[in-house]
Amino acid sequence: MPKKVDHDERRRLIADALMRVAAEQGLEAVSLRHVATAAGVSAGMVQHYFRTKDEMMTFALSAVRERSEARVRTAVESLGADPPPRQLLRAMIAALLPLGEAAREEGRVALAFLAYTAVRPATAAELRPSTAEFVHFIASQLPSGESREAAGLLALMEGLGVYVLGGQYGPDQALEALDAQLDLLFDAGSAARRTRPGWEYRDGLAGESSEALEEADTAETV
Amino acid sequence: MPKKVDHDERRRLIADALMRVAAEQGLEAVSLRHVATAAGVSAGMVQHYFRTKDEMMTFALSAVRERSEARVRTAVESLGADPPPRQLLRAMIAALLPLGEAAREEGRVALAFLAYTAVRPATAAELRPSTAEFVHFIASQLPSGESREAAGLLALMEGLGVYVLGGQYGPDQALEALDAQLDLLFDAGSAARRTRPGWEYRDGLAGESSEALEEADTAETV
DNA sequence: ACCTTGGCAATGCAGTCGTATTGGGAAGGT
DNA sequence: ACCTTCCCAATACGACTGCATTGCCAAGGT
Repeated sequence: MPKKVDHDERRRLIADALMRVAAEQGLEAVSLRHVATAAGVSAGMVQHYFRTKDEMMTFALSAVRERSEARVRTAVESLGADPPPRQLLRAMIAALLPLGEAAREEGRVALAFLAYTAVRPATAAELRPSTAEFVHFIASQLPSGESREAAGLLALMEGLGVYVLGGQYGPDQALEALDAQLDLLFDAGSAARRTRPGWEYRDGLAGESSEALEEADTAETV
Repeated sequence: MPKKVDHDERRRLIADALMRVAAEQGLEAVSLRHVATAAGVSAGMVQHYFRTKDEMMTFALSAVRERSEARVRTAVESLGADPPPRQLLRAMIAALLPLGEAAREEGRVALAFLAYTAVRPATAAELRPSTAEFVHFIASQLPSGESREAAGLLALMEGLGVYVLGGQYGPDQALEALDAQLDLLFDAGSAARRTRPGWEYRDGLAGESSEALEEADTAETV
């Protein structure tokens, strides 16, 4: 064997560059040569590690998903053992929202891939089971245990992410909407708390945890 | 004046073809020549009505938005005067979900444009005020009147649309999640209804209105 | 010392892209 | 009848695309 090069490390390096290009200019701007220059390597090297562009795209797609999972995992681990369901869900969902700048970039890439897979049903089918698992898990954490509510919460997260990326919602608005939803799901019986005049929700967790998330995000970038 | 040709009609014809191409193969496959052949015209004619590709894209984007608004408008008009808020919101949101095949195609295009505008902040900024208006309107229809809940409902709709397009949720599941959310927003005080043992939600509106929407959708296609 | 093998750069190729340019034909105004 | 003005098709151009091919270099195995 001649040289020793970590194959997967190179592929991740290239996928990183791809995500940078996609985050700035969209997936349409992703070409072998663009990615190569963004990665600081030659176009031939990209071809060496990905025999076809499609192979590169598929790898990058899975890389995006792995990043999201890692993001959730670290968010959950920072909660300690056996966190209350509401805090757990909030942390997981907030970790998936594009709140910081780094998460925003990843979100743009994820959104691009969302449209990408929408016209490639075969690729989209692979992501399906993990969504179903997630819905099931969310349902297990809800007081009602209903998967309809879990599916709704997950959809709300996705929509918040989309709107934050589009600039329609600010990060704080997204967190407020999330907390309002968790209020509905966890305190539906006692409506008094939400309707008590003069009560302001933002005195609660929303503000401070927004900043905390921002910190975590930038820390990750460094 | 030589010939008489309805300028805007031609542009809509071309935009229609563009949407067909984008729905089947994504926005990346949208080129002047592809759109031209899909529209059954020459590439030169496309250039005649859109001096640049960007102009064509911008026009198509606004055409997509107009279709969505029209979809909502007809759905609302079919409700008669002064409908109950819950029915009104349900009809509007259901009209925006990609439940039928035609709406699905339009949804794919809308999703593609979502990713498209995500890397073109200037274009995205134009869509912002209408979203804010929509949130405000939704809030006015909610019992709580809270815009946080309205923003959440709108985000839930967007997320449901994305997941239906991706095949993660079926149309019926999306409607169930929507109705569950409306339950939360409109009946939060009386949790008894949702927790009464043996009660099955699907006996309600969800099933039959799914079919009704499908009919309306195919009817529009014809 | 030779030779195989993997890492990598460079080049070539056929095709497509967006756009500019050209030109002909058809329809009115004068 | 001429001429202007618009509709539209065709073509040319340079840039770029994904991919295949080629060749050099370095690092082990034998």
